[in-house]
Amino acid sequence: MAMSAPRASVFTFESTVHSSHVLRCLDDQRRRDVMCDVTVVVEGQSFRAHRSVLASCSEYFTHRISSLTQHGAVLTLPQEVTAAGFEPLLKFAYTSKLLFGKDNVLEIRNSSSVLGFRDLDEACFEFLLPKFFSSTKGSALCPRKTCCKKKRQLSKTGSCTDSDAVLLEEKEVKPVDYSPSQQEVARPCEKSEGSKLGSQKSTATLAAAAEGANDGFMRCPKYRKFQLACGKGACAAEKRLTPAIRDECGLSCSPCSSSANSKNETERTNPARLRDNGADQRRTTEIHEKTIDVGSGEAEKNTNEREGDIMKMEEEMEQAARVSSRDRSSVEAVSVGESTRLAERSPGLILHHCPLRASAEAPVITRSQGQERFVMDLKDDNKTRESGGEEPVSILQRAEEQAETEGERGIMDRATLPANNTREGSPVGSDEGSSDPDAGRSSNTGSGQLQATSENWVKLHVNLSSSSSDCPFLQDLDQSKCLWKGAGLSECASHSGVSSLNSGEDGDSETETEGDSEAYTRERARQVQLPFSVDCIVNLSRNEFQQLLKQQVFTQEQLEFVHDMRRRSKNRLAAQRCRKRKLDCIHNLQCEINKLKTEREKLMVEKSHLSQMKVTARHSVSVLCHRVCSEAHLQPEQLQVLAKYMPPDCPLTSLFPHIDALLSQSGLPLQPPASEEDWCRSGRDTVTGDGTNIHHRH
DNA sequence: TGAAATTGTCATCAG
DNA sequence: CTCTGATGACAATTT
Repeated sequence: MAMSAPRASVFTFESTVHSSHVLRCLDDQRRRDVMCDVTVVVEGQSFRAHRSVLASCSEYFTHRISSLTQHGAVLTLPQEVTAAGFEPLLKFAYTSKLLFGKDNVLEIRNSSSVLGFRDLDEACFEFLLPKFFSSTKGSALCPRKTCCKKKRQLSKTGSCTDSDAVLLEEKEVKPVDYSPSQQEVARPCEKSEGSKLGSQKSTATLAAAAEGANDGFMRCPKYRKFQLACGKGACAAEKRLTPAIRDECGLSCSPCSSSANSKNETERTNPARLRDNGADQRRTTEIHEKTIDVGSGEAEKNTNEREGDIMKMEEEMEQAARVSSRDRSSVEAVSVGESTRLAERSPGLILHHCPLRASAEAPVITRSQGQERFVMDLKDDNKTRESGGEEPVSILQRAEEQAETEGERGIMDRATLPANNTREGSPVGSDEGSSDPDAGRSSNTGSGQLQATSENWVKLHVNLSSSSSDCPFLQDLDQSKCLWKGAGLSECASHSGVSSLNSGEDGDSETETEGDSEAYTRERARQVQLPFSVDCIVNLSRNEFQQLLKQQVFTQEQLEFVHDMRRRSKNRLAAQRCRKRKLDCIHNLQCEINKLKTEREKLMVEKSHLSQMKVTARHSVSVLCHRVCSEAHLQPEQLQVLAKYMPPDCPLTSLFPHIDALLSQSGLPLQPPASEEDWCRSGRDTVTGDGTNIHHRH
């Protein structure tokens, strides 16, 4: 076994935590006022920060700060920016997290628009605000959807009032003019959607403002596929959301609904995965409580509302438990502790639903230090895992775990992708678009991940199987009744884009955007109800896959589908790798070209320098020759020899214009000047000590 | 509206 | 012979 010749390889290590670590450090520095080099004054209130951070997040700061030179500069923000609006933005700049409540979201949004906070306007507010506020209108309302509406040029002044109407009007504050792009801040266009109810219903409810928005939405060239699919009866919202949303809309979010309905703020649900098919199911709701002034008038004003929200939240949680208990074998009743209530009462909640290890204890509510972080562990039974042990299960589990890992990574990746990556996500979710309630979807298990891929900021992962009626983010899902009945499809099917292939109709796909083969695949996928997900199939090794095939009884159709799907999935990944390699290769070649160009520049400079020296040297030689010729009274023979060693660019004739005549009188021919090469060689000879010629001349 | 970019799929080849 | 990965080519879609 001959070893191949050693090759120099270049490896790249990319840390996934580095950036967050850096950001955390910066935030820490900011809070300790370490290395802060700018003071931002808002409404008389001062905020210390780092210029680079601010400039990295905001167009406004980019332009303002670039003109600041002195250290410790003070920046006074325009009056449109309020302290209440700016502070969360500042924190967002340092943490990537925006905490807001219904009472201050518009202020924040205003400030964000004025300051040109990247990623927020379009990514967050346009997506979130309509949902956020529409939820207060009652869950019966068809949720509205936002869409890029750059074409709309609405008036942009003042701050929005806290009313839905205003929201719908989408008043926008034009960023201070420094960035043309920002002046075209995309604004949400309201797209009513409610599954099959379609736009009619919503438009009726939402009034003219929404209608205009609808137009904008439908005109939006982007995500046309989604829109088309919407027309087929699916909720457009999901269309726009990432696959993850659509993929798992079978669930709903309970707690988040209450948080949204109440003055609570954002919800963010971590990707939690609920396993079907006996896989263990874990649910956790983390509630980040924000310190609030409950005694404020605002708080009191909303007391009733919150109470209702809390009640609803509890109901929904219990419902979630019930749902999951239906799905799985047994689930303990979920009780919400008083501390949780406290947390829930707080406005500005951030709800995380994240997977937790299944716990045997009753729901646990923990409180972590510092951040008033409540964790409710909604325990699910873990029967299957405990009883698991059969080979097929282990294979599937392994595959699903892998799929989960990759799926989650993929989800996160997608979440950070720019809007143009909807396509990648599209396969995942998909289905909501379908008006066909039978469009097979797994997941009464209720694992849901709501994501706004197109808005790379918003990442909502919902994993509770409760009603989503009050969740501003999941209303659409709920209303579209995206209860995937994917006959026994395992949950991991809902974790990756690929999985959607066998989950029936893909949201995207229904838009007929895919080719016939894809339609065929979908059709097949619906027909072929596999007991496991596509991810499982794709992620299994060859042996495991074959083992699985042996252990399970498949129809011919299923077998064909499985093989076909595995082949295409793998090929798709291979194509992606291949393209990436190509790009890397191109990049490397470009680097190489740049390197060579630099090298060439260096050589050119050196050449120029040498040429200069050469000219100088020749000049010196010519001067010397001239002196010798004029003072030594050389004989014609000597002149002839000398001519031979004169440089080509300085022939002897240039020193002795009459040398021709002189030599011809002596009957001697004029030796032509040596070629440059010869001359150089002769020069070297001379230098090396061959001075005979010189002596001879003398 | 057309060009460019992106992505999935198929066919083919090599290991 | 089968499976898998790589890759060119093509088509559909998005930007």
